[in-house]
Amino acid sequence: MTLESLYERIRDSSLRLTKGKLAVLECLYHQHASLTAQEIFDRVSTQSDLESLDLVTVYRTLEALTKIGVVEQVEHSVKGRKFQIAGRSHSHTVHCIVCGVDVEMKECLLESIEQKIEAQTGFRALRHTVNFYGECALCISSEHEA
Amino acid sequence: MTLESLYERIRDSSLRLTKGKLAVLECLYHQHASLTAQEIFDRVSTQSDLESLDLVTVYRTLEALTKIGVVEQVEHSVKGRKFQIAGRSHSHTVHCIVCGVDVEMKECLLESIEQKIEAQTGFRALRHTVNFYGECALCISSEHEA
DNA sequence: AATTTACTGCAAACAAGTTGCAATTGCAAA
DNA sequence: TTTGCAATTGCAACTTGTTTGCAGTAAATT
Repeated sequence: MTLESLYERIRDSSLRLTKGKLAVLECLYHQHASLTAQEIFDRVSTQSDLESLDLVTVYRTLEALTKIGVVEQVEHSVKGRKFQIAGRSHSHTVHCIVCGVDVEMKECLLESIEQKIEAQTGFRALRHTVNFYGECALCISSEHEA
Repeated sequence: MTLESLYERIRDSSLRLTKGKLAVLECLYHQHASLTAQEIFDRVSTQSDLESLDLVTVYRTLEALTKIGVVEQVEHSVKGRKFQIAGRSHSHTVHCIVCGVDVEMKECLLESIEQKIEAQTGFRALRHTVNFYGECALCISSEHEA
């Protein structure tokens, strides 16, 4: 999926391809993990040539892009609502409740489960957000030291 | 797991078995689904003989009970943070983004996945919160009508 | 270039959850 | 059973994340 193809989809909608949208979209595109609105705001504010972009505008942009399916939202159990480019193959992270690290898994492990759910419930177009958390290997070993 | 055994665990901790804790605990115990702090507050306010209990107290009670492992928290992608008695066998719900219904699955489908994650990452004591959402059978069929 | 309509920043409102503090109350030891 | 202390409570104020109203600005379409 190219950045250009995303611009295309915006032009095809009733939305306008403004500097703000370009900055947010580019930020998300080059970031492979998901980001909070605040994180996007921070990155755009410092790294972009754009002089300034209100946090409110970031929220409204993300909402608009979500509505046309270019962006999707996931809930992180600790960091709250996060945003990412929609439809990219995704994996999941495991969060350490001791040190706070997020460890990425190689692949999404839930697709087979979604198929089960569709079969059992008649739901369609299933999506999911998952949070795994526990104690990471490092924290476990340093517990033994102490 | 009896309500009495939960009282026991509170007495064994440094916590006190106050009217507030009793009301919150009883509310969660008899409710098999998870509840938001506000929902617990509402139920306790109307259904309990307790004259009043501040919402802040509900939050603090839930925090304390979570700390000793009697209560656990899950994130609902739409309804936010929810609380439930910890350690009960749990299942998951699927949320319809059209009509808002939550359909309960018969069992938790993620235990095998947690084992995979532990093997791959060295994490221990894994827990998870999951949100599945899509369009329920009813909403799909009414779309065809319209 | 003119027109239309989306977009923007700003200030203010809002909701969920947290904190400080003084008053209260379990509960355990005397 | 009374006493003392730490846990608990209610209240008000605060923080953080997010939304809304509004008036001015700027894309896209003609």
